[in-house]
Amino acid sequence: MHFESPSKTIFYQIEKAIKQYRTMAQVNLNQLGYNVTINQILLMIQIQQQSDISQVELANLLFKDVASVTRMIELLVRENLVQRAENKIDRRKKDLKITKKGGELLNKAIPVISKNRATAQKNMSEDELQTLFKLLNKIIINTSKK
Amino acid sequence: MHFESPSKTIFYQIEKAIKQYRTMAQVNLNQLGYNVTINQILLMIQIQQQSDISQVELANLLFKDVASVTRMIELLVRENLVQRAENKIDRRKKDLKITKKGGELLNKAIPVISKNRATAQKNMSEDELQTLFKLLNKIIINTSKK
DNA sequence: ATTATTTAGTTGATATATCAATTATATTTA
DNA sequence: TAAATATAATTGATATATCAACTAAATAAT
Repeated sequence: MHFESPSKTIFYQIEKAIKQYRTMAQVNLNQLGYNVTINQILLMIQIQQQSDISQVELANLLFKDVASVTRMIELLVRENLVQRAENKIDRRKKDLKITKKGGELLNKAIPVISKNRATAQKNMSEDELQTLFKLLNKIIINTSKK
Repeated sequence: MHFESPSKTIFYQIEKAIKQYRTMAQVNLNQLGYNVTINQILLMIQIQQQSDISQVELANLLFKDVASVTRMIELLVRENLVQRAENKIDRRKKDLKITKKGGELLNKAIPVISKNRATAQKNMSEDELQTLFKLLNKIIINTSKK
């Protein structure tokens, strides 16, 4: 059976695209001078958008392990960007809340992320974006566990 | 300025596709019973294909930091899958070689990887693959540092 | 030829990824 | 209701990611 060198496959191309996007996004974020990662910002955005979200749901949304989420939140709490408290109704759960400082950071970071997206999508039509979305979806369907 | 929720963007879709592919690939690889990661296999494949490759080149190829490569190779050496020796001509460099045990592992792992790729690309035509490749390339170009 | 700069690789510190085990609580089942 | 099971989150162990500092050797500049 023929074996294509990894660097010539579509998966390599996907990795390269997302890797470069992440790097570019991080570089631009760093210019805010906040010492925060893109992933931390994305985590905070989810908390802000849905204040009653659980850490399990956060992990699924961000394609991370719950253990990673626990530790990421720990850091954000330590830096006073997120507040964590016990949920009164289900005491296994934690209530997460963006602090004032966290909110100010998000206000600055979100425009940067918007700009990053625009940069990465430059010269791509709506049609092309939709095609890309659909083709990636095929891979997602093909690789989803049944 | 309008801000799209992260999970609705093309970048989220890319992350999801590659993440699921990696997970599926790792699960299938694990069935060989070897306790080795996809990334380790990809690293070994590069070494096998180009025996005089440097660790810097490996890092670039695999989108990793040279420090990560150093430690990955350390592990592979510890498990007797890769051999590392000083390069006689340029003594800063290391000569990397797949061991007999490593070769046997690759012989088993490569068909698995081929199968993973086929699974992930199921129902995708050559045209579609090419389109996907080109669209991703736009992002790669847009996000490459000048 | 000596000095300065660049390059290849390693190491340290800290954060994140992954898996397994554990704790505490909630829910389901007998 | 008591016991069994499931769920949310944490913790431990180990590997990997990232950045900075460092060592050793090669190459370029003076």
